[in-house]
Amino acid sequence: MAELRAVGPPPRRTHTIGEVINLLRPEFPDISVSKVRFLESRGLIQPGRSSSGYRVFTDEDVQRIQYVVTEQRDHYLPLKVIKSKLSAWDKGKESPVVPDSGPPPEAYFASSGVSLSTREILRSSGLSEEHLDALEREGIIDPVELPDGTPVYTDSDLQIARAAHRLLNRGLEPRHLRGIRLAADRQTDLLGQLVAPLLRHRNPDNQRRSSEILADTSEASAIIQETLVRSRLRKLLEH
Amino acid sequence: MAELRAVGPPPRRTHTIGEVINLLRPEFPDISVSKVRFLESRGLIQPGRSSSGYRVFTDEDVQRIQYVVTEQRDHYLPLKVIKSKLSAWDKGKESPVVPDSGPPPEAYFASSGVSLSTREILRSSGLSEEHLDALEREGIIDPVELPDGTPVYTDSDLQIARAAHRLLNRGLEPRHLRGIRLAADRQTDLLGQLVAPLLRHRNPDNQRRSSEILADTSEASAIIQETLVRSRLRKLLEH
DNA sequence: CGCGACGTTCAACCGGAGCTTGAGGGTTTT
DNA sequence: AAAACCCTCAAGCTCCGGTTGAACGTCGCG
Repeated sequence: MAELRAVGPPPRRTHTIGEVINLLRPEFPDISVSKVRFLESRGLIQPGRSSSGYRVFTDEDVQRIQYVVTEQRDHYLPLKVIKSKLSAWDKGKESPVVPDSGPPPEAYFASSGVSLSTREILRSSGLSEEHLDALEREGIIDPVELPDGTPVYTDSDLQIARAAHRLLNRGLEPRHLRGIRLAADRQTDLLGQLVAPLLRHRNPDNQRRSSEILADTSEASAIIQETLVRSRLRKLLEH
Repeated sequence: MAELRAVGPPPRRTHTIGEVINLLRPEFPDISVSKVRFLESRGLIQPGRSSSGYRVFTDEDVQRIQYVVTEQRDHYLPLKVIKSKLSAWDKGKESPVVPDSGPPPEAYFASSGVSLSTREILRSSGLSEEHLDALEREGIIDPVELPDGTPVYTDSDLQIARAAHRLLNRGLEPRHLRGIRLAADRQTDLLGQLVAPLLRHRNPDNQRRSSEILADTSEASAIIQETLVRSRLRKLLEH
C-alpha cells in the first residue's frame, strides 16, 4: 500500500470503506457500503484510491459523509442540495454558477406578509378583546402601529394569539404567559450572540450564514426544550 | 383584486378547484388541479364539498395549500413532515365539535421504551464524552441509574443529545444550555400547576384529562415560544 | 335543451431519488 | 489457499409526488 502518507501535522489516518462504515454505523445505523459508493457516484465525496483501486478515506472524507447523512436526517435535504451546501462549505474552489434554478437559500425566517386588523385577529383567534390587550401588555404580541395609530398584526401574531387562546381556555392567566416571553427573550439573546460577530460587518454572505445558523440552532434548542418538558410532564403523570 | 381589506368581517369567499389554481398559479407555476386533489388524498387539506360533490375551498384552504407548496419549495420538506407541521399549526383553532374521531390524547406522551447505554448514546448522538458529562451536570440529560450504577438513557435523551450536539457544534458551550433547561423547568411547573388539583385525587378519568390538558397546553406554549423566537430573530436579521 | 367548460372518481402509469442486489472478478489477510 | 474484503457495472427496487385517461356528473350560457 503506502500511498498518501501526508507527513503533515494531523495524524493522517486513512480507512477502507468497511472501516468507514463501522465508524459511522453507531450513529447512523442505515449507512452501508453501497450507500457510500453511491454518494461518490453522485459527487458528494471523492475519496482517494490505493494503487490497487481500493477507496481510501481520510478523516475529512469521513466527516463529509457524516455531514451528508446528518443533513438528511435532520433536515430531509435532497442530495443535490447537500452537495451544493457541501461545495460551499468546501470553501474556495470553483462553485459559482448554480444556474437559474437556484432555490432560495433560507426561507426559514420568511414571513407570509399577511397583515390583519384588530377585528380580524380577534375573530380568527377567538381571543377576547381584554385578553388581546393583556397579551400586548405582556409583550407576547406586539403589533406594528401605523402612523395613524391603528395596529397591524402579522401572521406570527395570529399564530401566537391562537396558541395563547388555547392556554387561556385552560385556565391560565395572561400574566402566566410572561414567563414564556422571558424564555423567548433569553433564547433570542443567546442565539443572537452566536451571530453577532457576523452581523457586525454585514454583507450578503454573512447574512446568509447567520440565517442558516439561527435556523439550525433555534430549531435545535426548541427540540431540546420541548423534549425536556414533555419528558418531565410524562414523569409527572406517571406519578 | 381586493383581498385583505382590513375591514371586512367575514370575507367568506369560496372557490372551485379551478379558481384555486388560477389564484396560485402566478406564484407557483407548477401547481395543478391533480396536485391539489393529490394533497387532499394525502390528508394535507380537507376542502368542503358542495351538494353536487364539487370541492369548495375557503380562503383558509387556499392559504394551507400555499403553505404546503411554499414549504416544498423553500425547505424541500417531504409531505409527511409538512403535514405534521400543518396539524400542529391548525390545532390552534378548534373549539367546537371535535367528533369522537380525535387523535389519541395520550399518544403525545408515549415513549418508545427504547433504552441505550452510555456507549450507545455517545455513538448515536455524536457527542463527546466530556460533552455528555457536561450535559448531565447541567441537568439537560439525566439518565436513570440501574441498581449497579450504570446509567440508562431513553430515546428522549437521545433526541436531546442530538439537538445539543448541533448547538455545541455551532460554538455554544454546555453551560449555555442551562438556560434552556431552566426554561423547561419553569414551563413544567407552570403547566403542572394546572393539573395539580386533578392529580391530587387521582383516578383514571382525571389521569386522562390531565394528560389531555398537558398535551394541549405544552404544545401551545411551545408554539408561542418558538414563534416569538423566530419573529425576534427575523427582526434581528433584518437589522 | 344542448353543448362545452368544468368538476368528480379510480386505477394505472410515470420519472426521479436513493439506494440495493447480483454477477463477475481482483486483492489482502490469516 | 481459503476467507474476507474490495472493485465495477448493470439491473432492479421502493417510495414519493404526482400525471394521465376513461367513464361519468354538473354548471351555465345561448
